[in-house]
Amino acid sequence: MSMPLSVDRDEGAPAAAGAQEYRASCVNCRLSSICLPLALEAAEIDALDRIVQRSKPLQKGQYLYRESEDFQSVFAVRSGTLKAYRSTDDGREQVTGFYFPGEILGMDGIGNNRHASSARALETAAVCEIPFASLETLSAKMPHLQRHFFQLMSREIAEDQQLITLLSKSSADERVAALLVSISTRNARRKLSATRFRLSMSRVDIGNYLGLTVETVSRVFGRLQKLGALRVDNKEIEILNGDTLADMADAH
Amino acid sequence: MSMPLSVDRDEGAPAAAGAQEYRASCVNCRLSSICLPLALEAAEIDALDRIVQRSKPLQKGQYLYRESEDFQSVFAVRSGTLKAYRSTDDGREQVTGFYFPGEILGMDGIGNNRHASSARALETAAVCEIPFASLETLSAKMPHLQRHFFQLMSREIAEDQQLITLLSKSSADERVAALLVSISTRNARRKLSATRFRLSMSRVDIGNYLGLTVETVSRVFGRLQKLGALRVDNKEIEILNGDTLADMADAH
DNA sequence: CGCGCTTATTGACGCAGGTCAAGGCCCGCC
DNA sequence: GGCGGGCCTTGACCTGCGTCAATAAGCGCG
Repeated sequence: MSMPLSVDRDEGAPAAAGAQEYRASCVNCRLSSICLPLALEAAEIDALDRIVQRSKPLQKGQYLYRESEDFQSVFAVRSGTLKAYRSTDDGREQVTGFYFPGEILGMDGIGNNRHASSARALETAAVCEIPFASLETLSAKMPHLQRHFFQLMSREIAEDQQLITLLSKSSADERVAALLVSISTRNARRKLSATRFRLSMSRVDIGNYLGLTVETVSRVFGRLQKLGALRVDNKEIEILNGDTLADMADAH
Repeated sequence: MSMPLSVDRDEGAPAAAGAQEYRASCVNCRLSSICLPLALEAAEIDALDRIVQRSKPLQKGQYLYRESEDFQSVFAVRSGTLKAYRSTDDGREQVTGFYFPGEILGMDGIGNNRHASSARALETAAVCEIPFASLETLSAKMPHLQRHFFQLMSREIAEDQQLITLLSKSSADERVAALLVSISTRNARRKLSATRFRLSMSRVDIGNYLGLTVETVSRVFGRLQKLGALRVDNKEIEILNGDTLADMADAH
């Protein structure tokens, strides 16, 4: 019997949203300050708004796009969480990222006009679809937007490099600590609690992302808890000692 | 006593280049078909040419840029090889990529206006410097260029994801095989031999890139040789059975 | 040509994390 | 509320690769 430590709710929707909430616009989206509109002026946001398509939410497990499908759009998360992953030739999967509200996914498909990974919802999730052709046209006209999109892609590269370093050089404990710190930081950015949250992904997904087995992830959670850095109750996480965790995360 | 299996030479320079060869232009660069000018029209290449800066070659070990320095430009390799790497807080390094002629590096610095990695020459190497501010301005005017640069960044993301998968899911043998296949493919793109080449990077760099120790890399080379897939003579590599190698590389 | 340094190979050994197996918990569904 | 299936945890064992160490091979330099 466990009290939830935190409650998940939709983000990015106007407070008074009803059944048609997904028709909302960037202008009154709570996430505009951390999402694509960041650094745009009112008139520019308007133009962006006109190309963004909102559709009804994805159910848990539903695909947003699949590897090697034609690439048409990138997507911004409005609520919920998604995972992106690629399948290796022998049928195994590698989770390449988790995406939270305000974050953009699908950019790996631009290079070859087909998606380099698949994306599916880890829980009910709403996304904004941004047709890439329109984004390109708009970018050519709006330097801020072009710049911002270059930056987003560049950051994705830098983040992937961090994951590469993690996978290549860190112990199981360090990897898990790093993921928790990352989630915590991203929560803070969205003005949510940095110390208490619910993991939307399974242990399998975590292990897959971090290059570990489920069993190891489970054991690490146990260890971190014994150290007093963490309180784990199934998917509910409470960070008790952020410093310890941060130290582990980037020792190496 | 070893006969070199292949000879390294400058690429990307006009055939009759002299001491001032680095003043050459994109127009008569041998690499234009695989480098930034790809997909540009003559007039556009001209415009690009005007913002590209060529300087004297880097010596082996010399830095092109350093992590956390101000970001100003991206770079195209004209000849030689470079490695990019980031240092972790505890002083260890992670090689994030090797860059061959015609390839672009430095894009990970765009996101935060400072380089996210360091880059240094593995041998004498010449690069073209492309000031990013100018590239942005030009991109807004030339849709082909904007598109191409988006694609280049996207491919860098996709390649990083491949490395992530490799590090997370593959054995030492598979990792080394994958690197050799990658180098072979990139050689072919540049119309060099896909089966015989000289590794410009040390075993340490290879191991670092692949998340392995030098000793393991050395042993893998031994194993692959015993399998008859490879002939290794120090840095000279001859691929004897590309299929075996390719199978290993993407089994998993 | 020989000296010293860096780089590569090879062997013996240990350990972090994978594998296999068993059991408990959570949650949706009838 | 009870049943079934997925998810999570825990334990015992095994193995691929890291670590340590010794030697050899390449290479710049005087």
